[in-house]
Amino acid sequence: MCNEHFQKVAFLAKSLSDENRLRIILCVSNGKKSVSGIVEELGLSQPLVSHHLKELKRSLLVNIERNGPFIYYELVDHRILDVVKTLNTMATDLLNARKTF
Amino acid sequence: MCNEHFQKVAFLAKSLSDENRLRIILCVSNGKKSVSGIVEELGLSQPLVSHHLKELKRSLLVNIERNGPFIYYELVDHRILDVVKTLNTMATDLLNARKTF
DNA sequence: ATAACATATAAATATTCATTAATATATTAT
DNA sequence: ATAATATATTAATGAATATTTATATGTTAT
Repeated sequence: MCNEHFQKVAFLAKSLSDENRLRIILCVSNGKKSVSGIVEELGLSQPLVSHHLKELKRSLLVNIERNGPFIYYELVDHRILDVVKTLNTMATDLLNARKTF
Repeated sequence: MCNEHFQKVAFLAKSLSDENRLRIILCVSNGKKSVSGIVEELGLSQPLVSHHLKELKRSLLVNIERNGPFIYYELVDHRILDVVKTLNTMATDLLNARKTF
């Protein structure tokens, strides 16, 4: 793995390093969601959701589609869900192992 | 996935969100490495490596073992390498897809 | 054109984080 | 005990980031 790879992986990992962004990723993984839909579903402020969606767009993880006044976001690459799942089980295992010893 | 899960995943992902930390993770994935060994192998400053190792210890990703004046670090859970690999291929694919269209 | 609504952006703030330089702690050998 | 080496910690600094408040932009209907 060369420098370029490390940079790209770190950048993509940064997308997963915030709780609210994770929630948004999961939220847009079940088909297109409008911004207001995400706002309502997650109970976050609209500018905050917009900000995180911009970050996810920067990392190329979401697709954007306009329909009238609504803008729909959708998860592009569902492999990110496998990553989240693996990290989740890993975190649980690591914490359990620590408590055991 | 409940709140607790999001928090844990975000925390673990944060460990992967820095280039130098990724380099250190890869470095300690091939058996125990002393701090000075890592410093030499990666060309990073000693305090910087110590700091990142502390973070990796916080996230329970590394084991510590003392042997005389040396302290050895080793990757605990190699599933993290699968995650890095997936993120790497994903990043490459996403960038390629963007250039294509 | 105006009103109403959806989304984005800007400014401001607080917090986190990576890095460096300097110093402290701990271990080994003399 | 002292010197030398390995590692950790502290303080300082600058950059990045999450969040909020306020405002702007863009779209639709009247």
